[in-house]
Amino acid sequence: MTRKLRRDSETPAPDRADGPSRRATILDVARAAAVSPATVSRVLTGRKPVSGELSQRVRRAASGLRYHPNPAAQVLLRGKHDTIGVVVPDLANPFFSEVLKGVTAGAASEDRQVLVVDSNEDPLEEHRGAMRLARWVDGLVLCSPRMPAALLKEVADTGTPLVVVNRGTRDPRIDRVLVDYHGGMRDLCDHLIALGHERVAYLEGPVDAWSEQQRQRALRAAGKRGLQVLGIPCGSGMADGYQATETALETQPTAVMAFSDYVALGALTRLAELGVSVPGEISLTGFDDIPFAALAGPGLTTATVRKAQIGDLGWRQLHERLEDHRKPGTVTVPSHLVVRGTTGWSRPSA
Amino acid sequence: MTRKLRRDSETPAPDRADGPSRRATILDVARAAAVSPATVSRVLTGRKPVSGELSQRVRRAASGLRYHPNPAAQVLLRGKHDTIGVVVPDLANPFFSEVLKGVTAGAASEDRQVLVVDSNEDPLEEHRGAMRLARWVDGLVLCSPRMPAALLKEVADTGTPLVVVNRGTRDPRIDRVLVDYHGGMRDLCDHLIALGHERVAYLEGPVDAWSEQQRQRALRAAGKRGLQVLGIPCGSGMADGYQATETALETQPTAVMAFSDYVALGALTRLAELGVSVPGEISLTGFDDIPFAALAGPGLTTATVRKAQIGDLGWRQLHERLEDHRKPGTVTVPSHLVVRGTTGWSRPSA
DNA sequence: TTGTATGCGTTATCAA
DNA sequence: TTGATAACGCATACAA
Repeated sequence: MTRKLRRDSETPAPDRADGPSRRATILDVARAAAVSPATVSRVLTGRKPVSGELSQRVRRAASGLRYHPNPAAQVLLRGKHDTIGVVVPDLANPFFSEVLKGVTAGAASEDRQVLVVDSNEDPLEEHRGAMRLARWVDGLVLCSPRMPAALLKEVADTGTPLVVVNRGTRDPRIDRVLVDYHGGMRDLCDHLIALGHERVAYLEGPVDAWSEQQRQRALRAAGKRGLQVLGIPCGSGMADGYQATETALETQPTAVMAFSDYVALGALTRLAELGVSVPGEISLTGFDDIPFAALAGPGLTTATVRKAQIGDLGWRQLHERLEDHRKPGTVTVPSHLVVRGTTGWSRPSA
Repeated sequence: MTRKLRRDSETPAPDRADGPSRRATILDVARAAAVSPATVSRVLTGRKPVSGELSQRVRRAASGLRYHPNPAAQVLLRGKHDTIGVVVPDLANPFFSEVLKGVTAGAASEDRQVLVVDSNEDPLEEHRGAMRLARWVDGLVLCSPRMPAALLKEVADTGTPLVVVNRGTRDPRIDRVLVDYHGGMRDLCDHLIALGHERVAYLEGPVDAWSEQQRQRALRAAGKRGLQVLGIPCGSGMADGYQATETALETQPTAVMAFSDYVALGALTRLAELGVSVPGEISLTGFDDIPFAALAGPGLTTATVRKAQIGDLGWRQLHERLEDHRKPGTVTVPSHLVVRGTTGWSRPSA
């Protein structure tokens, strides 16, 4: 026994008063235009030829019924989502929100949509979010993922094309967009060395972050050039920078280098509270050059990097991979030293 | 003549070498577990009773094949997307990225996903984005939408449940989350009045923004209390604040009030460049209390508002509406004066 | 408790 | 050029 289709119901309830009237389907349009659903589809997709006569009727009926195709049905049929996913550690961090802005701008320009997940700096949440998103999207951009390599592999194993931002990996299936943290940190260190600094405290970022490893690599290299660097466990938030600052001062440095501008701004707040003059007593550096770095009191010395470009490149790698089946590769974004007011000549207080 | 199903193909290509092996479907699992697809579905959804025996087999097969149900098929069948949409004017503006963070946090806590659109402050783009998203989501949160009422109505007409943040509307189908801009601006004005200010320039936000109208209402009221306010066309970006500042100074005010902190930080930059001392020669106020407001040089006097809470409330209204079919309503978020360093006694320079 | 069959809304294939 | 129909992958009503 065949169940009746709802639309074949004997009580059609024509134009029900105000109810949440069911969305029009292609069959409604077909009926209204007195053509077959296939013809409606052909008119609307515009791929196959249809006579002007019918085309008119269909268009009229479609707009009259406010018809728009059901994306879920299209996705099911075509296997394409027209959607990409982005996972970021913290949307409140201007670095990531600007990267995200870059991705969305690119995606929107090609009529793609963006699903976003904020992992709250939690590697497991990051992995869960990525795995869940993988079923909903054509491709995934993972920003500064902190998850272990094994979990990253698991994400890649879903078969969803993957772009990682600021994460090294040998997996040949994964595209990479990397910032030159090593070069940026080297320049910052040399800048401090030139100012006579010999002993600096470094507010460390998340240990799992690839970019953190790059920075530390540069710091070790600077050690050989005469800069003594003391690592202070910190984190990637403003609050982390705020809290780690006092510990950093206990090491009697003449300068504090922060993982990022976001962290540095937290540190700057604490330094002001403690009555430590910057750069009089202590110099301070950040990284990323977020828009507010320039405004902070003396203006933060940092390494600038084009954040929206990072997002745009992430989108482009994904797009080219999806459309042209290009092989994954790596693109590197440069960073440049920006000297502002938080760095000055070393004046050891001891 | 019936086309053969791909999975009934006579050349099954069992475990094809390395290719992008087709994702497992429920049928694959059913076959592997030697049960019917219905049973697989029952086990995985957990709604209907299944014997422990089969349940085991199914689970094993499913995880062995790394099976996850195809969301598109579920959406098509259930008519639910488990996804909501968020439209913001500018992701680079910390106010909006924090509101977005609030929404995503709420949505994630209930296993929903978030599609995000950045309209770049363009009302038409905003409308287009919302209309496109409407087909993909269960509900929509529009943050500070600037689109005309007619277009907003058009979005509501799609039938997609709608929450607007910081936008008034009489449409009874739309939920509202509103910040008390009027109260916040009143407090800021009174603060300036108490400091002896009589003539201030106001850097106006987007004319289409509801929140801008609320602010201007408060400014007019302050006019009756003796504060002369001169409107300076500006905008909602940092660059807008930067550029409008010089014009504002030409009106010889003793204080500048900005549409938002974001704008105020731009103004502060320009004031510093022009060598105008704050608050010595000019006092400055913002609105929102973004995290960087406290750090800017003297520390920005502003009205604070809980941004993540706004997002959370937006999510909750949507959620309750979707789950409990509650009627739309309005919730108002308070704002509180925060006096920092950018406001001081009026010292007319003229 | 389990299996069979059907439809969600769309597009592609085939026949006319 | 158009129309009928079969899939896409899943969850449910129904039969067993």
